Amino acid sequence: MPAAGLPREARLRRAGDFAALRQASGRLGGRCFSVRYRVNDLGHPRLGLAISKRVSKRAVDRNRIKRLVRESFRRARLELPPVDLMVMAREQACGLPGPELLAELQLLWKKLRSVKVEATLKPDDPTGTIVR
RNA sequence: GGAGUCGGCCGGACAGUCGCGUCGCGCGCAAGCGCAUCGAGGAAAGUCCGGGCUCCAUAGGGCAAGGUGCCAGGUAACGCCUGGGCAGCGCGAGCUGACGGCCAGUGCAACAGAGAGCAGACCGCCGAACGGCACCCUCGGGUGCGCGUGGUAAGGGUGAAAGGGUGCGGUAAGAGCGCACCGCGUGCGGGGCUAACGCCGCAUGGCACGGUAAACCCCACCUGGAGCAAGACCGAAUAGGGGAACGAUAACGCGGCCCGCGUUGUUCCCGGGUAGGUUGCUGGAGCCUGGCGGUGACGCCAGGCCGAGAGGAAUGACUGUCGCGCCGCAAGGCGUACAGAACCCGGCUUACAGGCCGACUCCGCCU
RNA sequence: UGGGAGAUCGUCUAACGGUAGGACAACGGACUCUGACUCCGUUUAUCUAGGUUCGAAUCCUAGUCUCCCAG
Repeated sequence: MPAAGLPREARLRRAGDFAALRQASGRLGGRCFSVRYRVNDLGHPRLGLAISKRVSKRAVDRNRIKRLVRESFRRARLELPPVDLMVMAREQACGLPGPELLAELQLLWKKLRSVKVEATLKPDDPTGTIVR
């Protein structure tokens, strides 16, 4: 059984990576989250989180959201295209129970996959890589 | 049985699957893999105080600025804690209190009120003293009026606050004017942890010394500044700096020209330092148990233990069983607080479902 | 994470410890055939809870919220 682990390489860890995502990337929106994505050349997806204090003032709530997103990403990781992701939470995500948030994330991963398929068909798409 | 006060403690438990971080061991050139270990709190929070630690500054002392403020003790230190005093609240157990000094100085008190600071007389009360008017008379004076100069602060009234209280005497009316008691001030002695205090005793003073210092201020004591994004080490790419050697006597600029000076070349060396990395980073004023000293905070001694260390930031997700609370006849359903470490400690403050233990107080009933 | 400021009508702002004032806005009225302008009037506030004081927007303490700085 292939372990759906979440090693450190699957995380965004540089300020530069986040800045690049802010500069040139595609975006997707949900009710509680918005995602920015950008193709990388590592062969696997990487996750970054941005949960601001606007979402909730309490650190407990913010940590809970982060952990839920990580858990969902961990499970979906092997089926995702090789992109850098930044998941940002909205204020509405604060009060919702865990299963609902997980369901919405599932939906987002699904969308991401289909968008990525389109992008591979058109290499000149602006959401594509400009690494080189 | 009911109501309440104080102190201390817990704040879900167990099992399974997947996942994450740290430490250790083994394998591997390495990337990594495998096995094991540990992995949020009583407030981790607010950042309101106090320390450790690090860097910078610094002879000593004073000033300024800020803080603290009954007394004694505890402590590394504190604005914290303990004990005591005083004041207020409560039937009580107890609780609360920035609680030094307005006889060093300066200021403030709107409105009301006669008067608000070494006070004052509006309504009153009085008619003793001086004057006035009226009457009587034995011509010395007497009586009356309350008109003027006055006396007074009992009573009324204003105000947050009006210069001891009650009673008796006293008086024209009154007043510590005198006296008794109470209160207050001062001094001495005793008590009290050499204290705060004013508990006791004695002597003495007729008696304010009004309020406000979380008003300026005075007195006593304390404080150098920044903060782990402190600080230390390693250190690319690119750009730039310093030095040496070589080469050229070349080109350009300064200069009328030569010498000279500056820039341009190659090689080598050097330090500063950005991204980034490593470290600081968790064994400590530590925890548990027992003994001893102390009213207590706390201290001393002995034995045992190691209990998070991330870095775009781990401690999560799902499932089952059992607790606990609420709803329901039942099956069952719903809920299970406040809240998440970021250098580390000591406090304070604030948030918190529910529950446990101990000590004590008041009321009712029974024996 | 650390450091530092502030909070007054719906909005922008004043106020030695002594009745919280002004402008804009809102509402009502007057003027007008109607509207605008103008004039008159009315309503509305000291972030919260304690304390000091006779008296607190002001002084003190605690809390809540907002903003700024340090990468």
